[in-house]
Amino acid sequence: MGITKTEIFTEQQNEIATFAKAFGHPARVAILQHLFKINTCICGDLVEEIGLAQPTISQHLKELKNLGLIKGSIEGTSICYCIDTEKWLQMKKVMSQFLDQDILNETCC
Amino acid sequence: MGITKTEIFTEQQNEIATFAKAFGHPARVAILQHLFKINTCICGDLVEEIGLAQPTISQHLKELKNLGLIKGSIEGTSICYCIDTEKWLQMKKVMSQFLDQDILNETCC
DNA sequence: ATTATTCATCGTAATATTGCAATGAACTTA
DNA sequence: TAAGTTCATTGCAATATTACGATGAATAAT
Repeated sequence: MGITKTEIFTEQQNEIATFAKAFGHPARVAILQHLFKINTCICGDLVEEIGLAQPTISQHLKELKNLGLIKGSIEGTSICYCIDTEKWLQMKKVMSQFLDQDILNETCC
Repeated sequence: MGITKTEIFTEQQNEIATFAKAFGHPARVAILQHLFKINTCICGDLVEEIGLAQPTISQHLKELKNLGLIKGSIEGTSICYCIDTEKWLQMKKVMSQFLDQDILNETCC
């Protein structure tokens, strides 16, 4: 039904999925990569840099901001976005727990 | 339009997004975690273990299989799934490149 | 052969996501 | 004040995703 049954999963599983979903669109990957590269914040160049319409970029930024991965501060008429370092590290910890699971070599297939 | 403009992104960005999308649903996270835990394959216990209908689990398995993260081999009347170790390591490398970006402390906000 | 088991596939309904044009809010500059 | 800049929000159309009942295919057991 297009709706995810979050209530049947653990908090950890839902958290992993939520972070992963944020990275599940190349535009958001590109935004984050650009924020890392330019580092000292940026503003509307993302629209030019990425090539999607301004409302679309704004929407992706909103999702990342809601998750807490980026912060934005008003800078006159423009807005200055940057990675939220603390949250990023917290996210990495959560994702690592999932990605770094031990692989035993007794696979069957 | 519900459709992602993959053509305007780099191959790497699309690859990251594709892997991340696979982890963007708690059911698929749970499936992978269970496959790691049980290790030597499993079959239909996933349905019982997770609590979604059999066609739903089957659909999630298909997505993971299409991505190559899991393999399945017929075992009589049941099917034996397991992590594709090589692909999993390859995925980890791709995701690490993205997640382990250097954080400079000259953030603006 | 018939029945049971296990899993995939099909079809469908409900909801979510992606994308953009139009518009609005807030500030800057002329 | 008026016009320009920058970004958010609204509203909408198109497509994607999630979930499941019904059904089908393949093998196993009786």
